[in-house]
Amino acid sequence: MANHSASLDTAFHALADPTRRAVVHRLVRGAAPVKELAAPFEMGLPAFLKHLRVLEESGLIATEKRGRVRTCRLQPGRLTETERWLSRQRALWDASAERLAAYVETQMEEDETE
Amino acid sequence: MANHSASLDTAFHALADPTRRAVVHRLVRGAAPVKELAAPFEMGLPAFLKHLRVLEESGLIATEKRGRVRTCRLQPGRLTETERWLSRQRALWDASAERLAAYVETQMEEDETE
DNA sequence: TCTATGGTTCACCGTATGGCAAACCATAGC
DNA sequence: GCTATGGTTTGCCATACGGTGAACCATAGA
Repeated sequence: MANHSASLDTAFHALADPTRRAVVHRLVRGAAPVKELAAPFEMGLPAFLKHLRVLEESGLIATEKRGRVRTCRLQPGRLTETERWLSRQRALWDASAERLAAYVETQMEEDETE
Repeated sequence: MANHSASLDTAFHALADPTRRAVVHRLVRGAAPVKELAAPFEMGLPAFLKHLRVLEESGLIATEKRGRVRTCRLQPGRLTETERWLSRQRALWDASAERLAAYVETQMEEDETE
């Protein structure tokens, strides 16, 4: 399992901030320019641009500048990559829990035959 | 959508570190004492304990001390909570992509009738 | 060409993070 | 009781993070 993965590092880090999660949540509905994305937040543009940079460097979003407006769009690959790591852990957990349940059952049967 | 969620903040933050992800990955196979968890890593115990603290405060793991050994076990709830946020985003993305596809198709039909 | 708009850069600040070494505490086992 | 073991606390350090204000750049539109 690739626990030591730079892309997971940056993706999880990017998602650890409510502002950035909100941006992702907005972008799943489609691309948007920086100003529109920044509108709902109290902070200044420089701070907001830093968040966008973090998202872009994590590969969660891609941006393109046409004229003077920069358009941001979601890059769903990274989202599914992190989702897959999580679901894999849960799958392992479930398998392990099943093993545990099976073991407990075995023990109970042995108790019966005592 | 709860983008502004302290538990998502701390969970994602906790998972943004390869050491902590490795600990989670180990704990899906079952509970383990601190020393065993720390063994694979180069860092000293104090540093490692900080990681455990982050994991515990995020709710991803729970720990209990019996005698002089502290046992750590996974708390799968938080894992599924973060997984659910991600899958929700992807679901919205898919829906939006489908809408886009439907729209494109509509446009093509309109082109045909021109 | 002038102006407003949308972004960008820069310098700075306080706090959080991730690591260390060293000293310390508490219990298991002889 | 002594010692080894497993864990904890404390103080320190360098770097990263999230924000600010001010100055700046480049293009769209009158």
